[in-house]
Amino acid sequence: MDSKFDFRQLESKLYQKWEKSGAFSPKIDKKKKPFCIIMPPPNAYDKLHIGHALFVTLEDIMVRYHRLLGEPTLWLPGADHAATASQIFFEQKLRGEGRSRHDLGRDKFNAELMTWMLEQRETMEGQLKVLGASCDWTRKKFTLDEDVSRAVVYTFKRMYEEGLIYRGKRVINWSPKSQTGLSDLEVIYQEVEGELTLIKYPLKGGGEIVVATTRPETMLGDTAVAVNPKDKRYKEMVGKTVILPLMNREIPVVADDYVDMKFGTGAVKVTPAHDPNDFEIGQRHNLEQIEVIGKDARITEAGGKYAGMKVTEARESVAEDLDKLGLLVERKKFVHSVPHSERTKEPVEQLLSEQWFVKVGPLAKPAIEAVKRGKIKMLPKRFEKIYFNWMENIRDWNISRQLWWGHRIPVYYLADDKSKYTVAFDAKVAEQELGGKVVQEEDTLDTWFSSGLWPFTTLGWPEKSQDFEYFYPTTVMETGHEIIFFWVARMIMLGLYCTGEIPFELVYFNGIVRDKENQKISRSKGNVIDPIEMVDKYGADALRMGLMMGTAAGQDTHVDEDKIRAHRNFANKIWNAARFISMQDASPQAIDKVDLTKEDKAFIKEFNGIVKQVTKEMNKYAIAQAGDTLYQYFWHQFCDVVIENSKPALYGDDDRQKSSAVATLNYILKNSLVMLHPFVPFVTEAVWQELYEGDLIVASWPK
RNA sequence: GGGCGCGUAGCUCAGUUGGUCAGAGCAGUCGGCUUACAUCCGGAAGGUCGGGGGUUCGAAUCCCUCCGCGCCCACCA
Repeated sequence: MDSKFDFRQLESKLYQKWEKSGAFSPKIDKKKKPFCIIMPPPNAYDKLHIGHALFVTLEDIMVRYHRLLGEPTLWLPGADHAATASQIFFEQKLRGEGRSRHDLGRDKFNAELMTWMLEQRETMEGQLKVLGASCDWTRKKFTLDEDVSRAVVYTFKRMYEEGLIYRGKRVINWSPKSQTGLSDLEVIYQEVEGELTLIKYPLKGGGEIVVATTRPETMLGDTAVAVNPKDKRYKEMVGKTVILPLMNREIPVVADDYVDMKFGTGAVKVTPAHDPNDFEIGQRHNLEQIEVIGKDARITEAGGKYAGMKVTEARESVAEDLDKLGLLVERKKFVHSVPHSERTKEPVEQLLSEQWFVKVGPLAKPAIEAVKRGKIKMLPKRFEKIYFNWMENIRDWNISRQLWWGHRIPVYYLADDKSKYTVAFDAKVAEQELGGKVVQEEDTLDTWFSSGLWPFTTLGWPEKSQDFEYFYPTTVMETGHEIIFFWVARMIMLGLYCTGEIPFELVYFNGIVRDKENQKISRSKGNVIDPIEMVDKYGADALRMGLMMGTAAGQDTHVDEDKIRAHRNFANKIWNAARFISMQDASPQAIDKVDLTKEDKAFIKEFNGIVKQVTKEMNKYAIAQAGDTLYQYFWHQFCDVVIENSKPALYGDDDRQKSSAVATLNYILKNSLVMLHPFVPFVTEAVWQELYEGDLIVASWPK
């Protein structure tokens, strides 16, 4: 053995050996309870970043631990088609080549994107291997695989038939830049210094009513003014008619509880086509919906002389015109929060659109119950509160995306009469059902719809496959807390709905990886640490330890190169301890076959205590704690004390002492390697191959 | 507006149900190329555990309050 652990030479060889040996693929044994993690699929086209490296490390530790316990262990890897991000990215790529998706058309665009994405996926998968991920590549899945897509259609169809999916015209969030609707979760609110404009609306027959708005241009689409029914100031005006300035439209004054008497003037202009709350007021009072803002964020024909203006231009123009008419009471600075697209960062428009929705209420109830009754646990527990808070106030979920890339909504319309439609697996079936030529819905599904089915579509559901029967419900879902609503909540709802069972027993939330200065790692900040570069420099074991140490479920964590380097030293320490022990000529015997010295007995007793402690910590998913226990013990007790203490015996002539020492050192080393293996799989396996029989990856956890 | 979390050595953080809990890594300091490892070994230094109050025989650990940070959800014109 060399005096240094040569990770560059050994890591990739060991990985290949593991993969070839079949150690990653579990054998189904009905007598044993399996352990299963479905990997949160990284974007197929994305290079792995440091956050991926953290989750891979944590999951791999869990998986290797359970494999060593002898449980049939499945870690199923996957790749995500990441609808919105991919389409935006690929369109940009095309633009760079002087092309656009419209040149290609839908089918060709998707075909090219698919080819490119499958290529990229190999890079991503190669990086998972570099990190040591012991996942079962024979079972890998892609979110656009044919069987997965079929399961998506199957689910959509069933939900539609049971009234859980409906089509409706609602005010939705619209991203003008990417030309698609967004779910509420894809919208972030940003504080913006704007203006609050007070406008006089003249009453027919004399008088006036003053309304306040941050968006004067939407008045073009006003179809009412609303006041609170309890508001004495306006009691007389309810039921009267207002002349909408600039448009000269007669609109009613209605009374509605939604209006807050204490805010502004207590009177609200109502624009049912461009505000979700106004939409609901409109429903209650039967108001007309006039769409004055188009999908291009410009004023429509319905906006009269303002047609064609950008909303921002119209805002000024309307205010000016009102001022000329003497109807502008005041414009004052006003800080308010404005909805923006999370992805493109531009302000979103709220406008009326026909979309497909999931009726979430009936799905949420059992999903709340499952967590309340402890069938699904979350780590840390505080996320259960966050989950309840959201689930109890959940609103219907817009699942239509106006994108080409993704699962196309399986709805077919009769070409001659689009009011007739059906949900079907393909056009032929739909044609038979509707008795005529059909066209498919243009929209695709929100990525999170298919992602919500991931824990079981990956296992072959809805077919009654062996994997599904055996591994489902899965054991652990390990993911980031930032997607608890996007993903975790949806998997629980859809899992219970589709399979009648929980999708997983435990949700383990990892934290966000930050840099030394506690900043989020992001490309724009230029503080990215490339995990693959770190592996190159210090080895995968060092990166894994550096990332994992000091983390706790739900807690953000820090990385810096120093920390990684420190653990490269640890990997080397393991290597050298083993090297020292391998240099002793006596052939090791089992500890129960040797007359142990009193001291060695004490060392073994102490070590058995460590085994108990680490096992307990691992079972609690206190992973970093277990890692720390092992680190401290191995370095500062085993190396600094036990080994040092053995030297006089090893170099002396007393055979009894010598064999006692050799047996003790080997016993502790061997079992330490097993326990350390989930954390630092490469160096431990490399050592094992030097000293012992078989493969460490399938050894047995000490008792 | 509602909810959640954090504040422990210079830095990054561990401290599970209150009693070897005052710790680790890195940085730093002093001394060592000792035949497993200088990617190492040994020694010393370093914190009134954010402030204040309370419960207790005893609190970094439980309760209250204040200060300072951060996150999530909803969105009020």
